[in-house]
Amino acid sequence: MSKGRYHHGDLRSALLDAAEALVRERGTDNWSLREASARVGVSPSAAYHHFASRDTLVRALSERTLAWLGDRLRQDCERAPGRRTDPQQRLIAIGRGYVSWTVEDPAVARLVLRAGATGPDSSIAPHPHDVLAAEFDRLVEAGGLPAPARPGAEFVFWSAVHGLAVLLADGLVHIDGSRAVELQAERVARAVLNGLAQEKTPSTDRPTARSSHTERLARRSIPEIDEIH
Amino acid sequence: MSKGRYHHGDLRSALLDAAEALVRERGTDNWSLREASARVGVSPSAAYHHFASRDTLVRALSERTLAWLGDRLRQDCERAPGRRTDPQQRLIAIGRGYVSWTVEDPAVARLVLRAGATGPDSSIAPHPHDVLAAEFDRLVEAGGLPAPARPGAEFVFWSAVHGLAVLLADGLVHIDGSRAVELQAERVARAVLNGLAQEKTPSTDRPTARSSHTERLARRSIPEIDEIH
DNA sequence: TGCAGATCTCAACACTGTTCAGATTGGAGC
DNA sequence: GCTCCAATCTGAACAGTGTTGAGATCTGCA
Repeated sequence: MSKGRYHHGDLRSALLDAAEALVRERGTDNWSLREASARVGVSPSAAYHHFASRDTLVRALSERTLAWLGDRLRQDCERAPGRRTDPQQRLIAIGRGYVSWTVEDPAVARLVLRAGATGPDSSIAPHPHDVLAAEFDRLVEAGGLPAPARPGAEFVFWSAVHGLAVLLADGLVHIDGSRAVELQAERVARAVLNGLAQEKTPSTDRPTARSSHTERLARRSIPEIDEIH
Repeated sequence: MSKGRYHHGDLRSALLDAAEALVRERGTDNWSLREASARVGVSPSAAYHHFASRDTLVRALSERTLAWLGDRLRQDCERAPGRRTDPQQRLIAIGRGYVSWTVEDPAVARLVLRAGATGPDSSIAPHPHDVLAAEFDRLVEAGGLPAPARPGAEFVFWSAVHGLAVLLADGLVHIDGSRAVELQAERVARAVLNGLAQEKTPSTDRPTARSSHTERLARRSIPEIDEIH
């Protein structure tokens, strides 16, 4: 911290911390760059040496949180019951963790999940989408999902879990008690996994979805610079 | 319209129209109350005789659009193939319609789906949630879903479809072409319906979800007034 | 020690949502 | 037809916002 100093030390992450706290206190949108700067004890314009705009700050916070979430989901996997033998249990644990996070920290979750496509220079690791995809590969290997159903299956699962998460975070749906939330997440996850397992659609009729994350990896060569100064 | 007049005629819905157009032109958040007022040819403060705040305007637009959506989904049902005999096709049509709407009109869809719980005095009809619930009742009647799986099944389906919708609207996932989007919506819908149909969970372990809409109906007696003037 | 270059401050810009006293109007009752 | 009231809209103002640019201050390297 070192108060009173002209140079702050690590203003960038201090601003991210302040913004994160403000989001929790005042709500997803009800805070200002100026407030965050003031809280850190710095002038508003100082922030612009670390972020090109308020929106850039939000995206940076979003990416930081997304990496944290990826890590958390991976841990949830490893703590799942029967995690060695039953890859379905691991996926259900991911679904439960994803949804639980949004009800534990709804304001931040809204911020993150609304931020849209992740920036081209973002190196989120581990990215939640990658964690999910890896678990689906594992599921196919273990025979829990027919190989023809594998392509794009992650997006079906993700849709279902993400949907419940944002319905709860946005207050469109309400469920009392964190245990009940977990049970609903499990119900959703199980329904989708069972439904995918008995899929009959010929894979030619199947559209290809791309997450903004994998898309970024695919065209890493294109340098979209938006550096500061 | 009647330009030049001091009294506008129907300023309220004119403001809603202007706001809706601005959302589409400039994006979900990138417009101001003042712009909408100016576009209608009225002073900024005039809007405050019809809406308590900018947020109230947004919610009103959201509710208007939600009612429109409910109507559209109902129509999608009636146009579904085999709509008389196969209630599953009707539900798939709802899912397709819901998702298609968000990719056709993403900025407005974001506004609506983020607006959160609908206000206490809102009379959205037909409400999308009611349309969905009715179709699930029909599905049980026709034997497409075991009765024990019925309670809360709508929320599982809604989660899945809503999830795909917002992933696309927020740009977290990308699918090329409207036909491919429809196919993905169908895949999600089918997976959930099939998964629900073979559910084995004892219904005692099932949490009860409540939409903000049904919740409002339940406690209609409590008058939360936020009138103007 | 001196001196870039990164880092931060200060003052200002245009714009925002919101309020409130007062001008303007349409319509109900005489 | 007229009067008068309530609904409607204007104009000016307030505090607060994101953002910019010129200049002060500090750090680390020569």
